[in-house]
Amino acid sequence: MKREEKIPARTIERLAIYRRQLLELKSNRLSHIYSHQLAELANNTPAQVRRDLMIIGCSGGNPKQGYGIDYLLNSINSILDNDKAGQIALVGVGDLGKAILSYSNYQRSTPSVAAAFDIDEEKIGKVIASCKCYPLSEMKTKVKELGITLGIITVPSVYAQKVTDKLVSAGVTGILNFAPATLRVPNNVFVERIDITMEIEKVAYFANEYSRLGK
Amino acid sequence: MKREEKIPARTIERLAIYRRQLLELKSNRLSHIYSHQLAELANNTPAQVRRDLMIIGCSGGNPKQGYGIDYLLNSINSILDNDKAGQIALVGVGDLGKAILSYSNYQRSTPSVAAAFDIDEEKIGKVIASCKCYPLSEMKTKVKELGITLGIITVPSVYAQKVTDKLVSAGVTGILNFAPATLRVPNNVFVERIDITMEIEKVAYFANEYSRLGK
DNA sequence: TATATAATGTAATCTTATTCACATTAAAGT
DNA sequence: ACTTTAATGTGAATAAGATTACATTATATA
Repeated sequence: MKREEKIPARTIERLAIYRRQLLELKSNRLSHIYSHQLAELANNTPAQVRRDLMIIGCSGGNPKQGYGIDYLLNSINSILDNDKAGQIALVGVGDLGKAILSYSNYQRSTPSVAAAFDIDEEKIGKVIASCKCYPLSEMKTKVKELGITLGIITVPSVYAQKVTDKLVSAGVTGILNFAPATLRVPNNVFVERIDITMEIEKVAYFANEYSRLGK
Repeated sequence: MKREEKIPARTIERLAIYRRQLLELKSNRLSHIYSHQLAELANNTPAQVRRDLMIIGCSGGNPKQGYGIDYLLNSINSILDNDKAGQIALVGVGDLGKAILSYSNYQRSTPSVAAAFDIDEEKIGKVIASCKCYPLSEMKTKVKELGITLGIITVPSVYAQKVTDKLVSAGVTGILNFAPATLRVPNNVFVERIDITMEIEKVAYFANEYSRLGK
């Protein structure tokens, strides 16, 4: 693939969303789409869609039919699905962990969760959404064995750093962290944090703001 | 409260994070903190912390002791905890719903989830994390009765719009949506979307990018 | 009381992200 | 073949967000 110019984070996020929408359209046998339609589906503007496509070097649209859906999918895949993307390890098989297992492994999505880990004896050996649960002690070997490069942390905050260290020393280079904790990692490791409590507080704030000032 | 200048979204997010850290510090009997320490805890920079505090009109710091923790907490509370913040309705008591119930209702947090809703007969009447589950048909009455103004959607995407419409017509003005779907709402309603699949794809992309280019 | 020190508070700058605006263009209709 | 039409593709303008840089300042120490 072309050596791109460094794609903005926001664009990457939107590409993932466009892709899902496009796959759905494709399964409905549609072949073309306009920027304003995709914008509608992704809840943004036509100009934003066109700019994102421009950024990834996608200029196969035409004024009378829009963009070919297959063409867009190929372009987006070539950006998002990097060659040697590894599998995912999920640590912490509580309610949240189970939710992620059962809905990341049923959606069409590379990468997928290849192994789950927990300390609870009860859970070890169980299979949830076709993903087996191992004890933490086996992390290093399983990560190697299954070609895992990413981790999802769904353990209570107190354990989050310990789990992070284990993942990193096993060779993981990307982490999605659901624990409300700031993780220390070497700076070749990418961490994304999802803080649900914070999101709730944010919604509370802006819901109020909207009704005060009418958006 | 002071009529603020309109606070940037990113600042609101960080305030929620600062607050959690500060509460923890307070519970450890600390009384003061420097911007660089808070930055460390929140994984950002001292300048960012000071700017955020400036934005909310917080200038009670002093060069020799930093900021009083109680003072910061009061200031942040006065921004985030708006007077008449309502309670939350959670719709969809699957794994994800249960996860949110049990960890949003054990953390100290206004607002909290006051009612859960589901279509599954099995679940109706059950109490999860001290929150009772009702049928969708009772949404309107419960929302009024319990002073609910916010909704969390954890149903499969196909039902997300239907649930949204019900919430909105019951009077909800802020929604946190976990379904990978774009919701249509009147424009006095604030919607925040958390798209876990997208986040995974993002981590995959940037983990790769980091190891290619060393951050 | 004066001095040294290390943080604060903020204006100015730089960077990233979004929107505007319009010349260009591909097909459908005349 | 020509005209019309409604999107595309993109430079330029604007807005939003983060960082820099430094004058100011509260206390500890001499």
